[in-house]
Amino acid sequence: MGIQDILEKQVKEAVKVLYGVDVPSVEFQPTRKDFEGDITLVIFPMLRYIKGNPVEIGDTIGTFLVDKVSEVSHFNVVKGFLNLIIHDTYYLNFFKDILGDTDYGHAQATDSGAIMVEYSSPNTNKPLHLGHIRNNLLGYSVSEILKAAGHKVYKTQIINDRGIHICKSMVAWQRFGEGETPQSSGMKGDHLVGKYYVAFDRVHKQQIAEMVAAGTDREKAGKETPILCEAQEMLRKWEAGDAATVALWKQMNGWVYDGFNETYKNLGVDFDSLYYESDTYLLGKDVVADGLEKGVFFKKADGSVWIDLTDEGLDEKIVLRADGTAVYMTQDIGTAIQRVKDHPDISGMVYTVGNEQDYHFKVLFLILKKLGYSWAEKLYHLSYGMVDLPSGKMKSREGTVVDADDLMVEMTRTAQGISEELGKLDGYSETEREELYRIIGLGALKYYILKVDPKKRIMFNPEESVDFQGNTGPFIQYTYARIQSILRKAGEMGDDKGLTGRGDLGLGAKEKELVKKVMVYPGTIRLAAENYSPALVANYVYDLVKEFNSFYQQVSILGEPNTESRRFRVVLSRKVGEIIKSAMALLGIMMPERM
RNA sequence: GGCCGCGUGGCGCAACUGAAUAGCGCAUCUGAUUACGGCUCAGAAGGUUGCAGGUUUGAAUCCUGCCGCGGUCACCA
Repeated sequence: MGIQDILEKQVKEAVKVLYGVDVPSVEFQPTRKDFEGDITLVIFPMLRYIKGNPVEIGDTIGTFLVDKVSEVSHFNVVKGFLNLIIHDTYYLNFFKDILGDTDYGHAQATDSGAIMVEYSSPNTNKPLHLGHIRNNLLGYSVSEILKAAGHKVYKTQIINDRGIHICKSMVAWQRFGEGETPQSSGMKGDHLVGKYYVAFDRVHKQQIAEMVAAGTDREKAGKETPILCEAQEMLRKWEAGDAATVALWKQMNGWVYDGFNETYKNLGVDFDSLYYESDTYLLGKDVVADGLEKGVFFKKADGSVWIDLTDEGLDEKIVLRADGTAVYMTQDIGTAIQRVKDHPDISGMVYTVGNEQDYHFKVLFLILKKLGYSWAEKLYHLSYGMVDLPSGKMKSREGTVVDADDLMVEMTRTAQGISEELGKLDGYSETEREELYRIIGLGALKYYILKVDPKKRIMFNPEESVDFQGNTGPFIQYTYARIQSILRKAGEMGDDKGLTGRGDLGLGAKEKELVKKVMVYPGTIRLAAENYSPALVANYVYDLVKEFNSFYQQVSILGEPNTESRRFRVVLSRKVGEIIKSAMALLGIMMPERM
């Protein structure tokens, strides 16, 4: 039971005994640095139930608490704030309790059902770019946070592997590829296919120009170029199951998947299961038929099926075309239901998709609710803002995208440059160094993106790239590495064995602040999970690290003459290091032993 | 135009979802360290939280109206 729970109970008791009323809730906050105290009871909300002067009420309750609650040492009242000072022994006991808990901060697994998290979900005709990186990092991190909060998680993605856009790459490769493969060209598969997608676009534009010059209307030309007709013909063949077309499609998609997998591996993300649009694009039609019968949907004169959401302040939305074919929404309805069929323990789903689809998901969730699925209440659109460049939006056609693979390499090289200046890597082999540069470079990138609230837009400047000082990944990694350095030395001194006594010594101011930060780690994870927000974890680690650096600067750890005191500081440092590593792992960021 | 999101020192971000004098980093200025890793620490300066009202004992936070930026209003995905 945390100190706040204890106090909440006691404050309610105090109010009942002293004033004869029940207060439904009690509000606490950490005491601000400018005042003495550990935790503060805010009196103001109680004035609703207790008439009187807040200062007097604070005094009365404070006296009661000191008397009744052994953890409370003394108090002071400032305006409507009752600042409570907690005994050092409470913190020391708490710290001893959690010291051996290697899983500290993680909640016990609950059986409240699994959550499926969808993220990444790329097209198979273009390599991944910076926008996907934000998506992947968010999806992966939220998955890890949900796990840490005690949920079972399935990570998945839907791969957009069919449609006219895929056929464009196929046509271009057939026409101009001359049998080029990733092996023959030495190109990553996704980049190779992307190259032909771009080639298609170029030829298409050229043909439009030719047709316009020959007198065709521009708009008409855009829809009827020979190469586009060829792609459309290929799509028809694909849908008809033409063997040669399907074989080519499989081959080229295979290249892309190999390329994607390499990127995912480098980025450090993974998936438990995959859904392919080629398998799911026909799903959902029967559900629509079903919903039509139930009266959730209605049919228009031309035979198309719609849902009327005007009562909800939204519009009418189509769910099935007049010719009976599925639209995007149809598929998403079907896919959601399919996922629950595949994983019957699912109780909720998270969709990591950019905020340009806010409306789509609002409608999707509403439809699933109206169809009566119990899990529809627990669907969440993890919506995030675009990543912009100084030059504006990323546009693949204008070649202004930041390629994911290139960016990771750049970040690694930047980290190398900085590391080499510092030169703390004696005895590291070439491969060890390379791995370290990756850890630092990717750590910088990931932290930079994840520390920002998901719904905000991010401006990414590739030139200035990412800072390595201040509130950054490498700053945290550096602190971690320094702790490890202390622990190595402490090990030689035999001081990392654990606590001996310490009970009588009390806690130094910096030690106490540090323990208090350690204390709120589990609550931070819970909050981050509730809000689907890695940023909360990032901010927490940063706070913890700053507190540690302040402690580190203020007191001597290994130089402390008193054995018990020294050991306590070593063990405290070790625990802080463990938490840094654990929390950063929730962001998908690794910690180096040295750097 | 309708709907959705965002607007916080020069720049980049926080603020436990309504509480104390709005925090932090970068940049600027000043200082600390014979010590465990100086990618550290302490301090200074910098704000009418886009504007105007309203609710409240109390508003960056909630409500209304403007202004600005972005997104979205496809039988595309």
